[in-house]
Amino acid sequence: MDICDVRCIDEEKVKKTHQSLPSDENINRMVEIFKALSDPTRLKIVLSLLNREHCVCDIAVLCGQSDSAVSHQLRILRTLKIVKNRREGKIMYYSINDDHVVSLIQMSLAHVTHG
Amino acid sequence: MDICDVRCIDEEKVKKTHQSLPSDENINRMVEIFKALSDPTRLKIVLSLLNREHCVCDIAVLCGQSDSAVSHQLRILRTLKIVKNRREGKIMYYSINDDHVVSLIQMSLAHVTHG
DNA sequence: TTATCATTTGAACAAATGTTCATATATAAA
DNA sequence: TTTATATATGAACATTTGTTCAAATGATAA
Repeated sequence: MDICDVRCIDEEKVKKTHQSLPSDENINRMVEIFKALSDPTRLKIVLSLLNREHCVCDIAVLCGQSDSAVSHQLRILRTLKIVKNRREGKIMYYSINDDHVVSLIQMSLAHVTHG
Repeated sequence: MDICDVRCIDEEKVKKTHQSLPSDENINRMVEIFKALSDPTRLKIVLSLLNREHCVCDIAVLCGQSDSAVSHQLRILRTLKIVKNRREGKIMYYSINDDHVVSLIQMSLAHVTHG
């Protein structure tokens, strides 16, 4: 951080806070997780997979979206390793691949439901 | 949910999952929280305010953004009751207003840093 | 009052995003 | 092989989003 030629009200506080900040790399990783959950369709997909695996067209029914739209979103979630898939014949089953995301969701759910 | 005239591979599983889903209203509330944290500038703002309050221009320095850009983002965070502000003369100090968001962030931070 | 500082706001623009549609795989059954 | 089913993919489109810039507040000091 370069605060030399920049207006800065409380330089000491800024320095301390700056030291406490995660690296940009880690901030970006956090952003990716939050971004993944910040779309209604994707969040509903993850919520749907919280307890059990589902195939793509059942997820589409649960989300009220087309198979194609869901498939696009599943690819995003797959890329982020939030979900994984296994094939059984013609059917592709998706399930949660990241326990931590489950915790995040349960915490935010608790927040909006009671408190 | 209307699954009458829709293809549905495993109707029983879909029904169970459907019952376990939060209401659309609560899903949207969760989305709003995640969306708020899914932008690098906003996340950095919230991270900067995790331990202490800061004024707008110090937050701008910490985020490497213009005062104006930060002010716009602060308004979004304020509307969502994630941050609050207090005036001291010409200076406006912002701080965290939602303990639960702190928990969410700490959890995601733990996830990206170790494991 | 005037001048200056800290912040806010509105409009405009560029960039990112999600869905749709059409098409392409992949697998199974006929 | 041909046909049908389940899913995936690419391009296009509309919408949303974040930043910039200029101008407007609100507050203090001269």
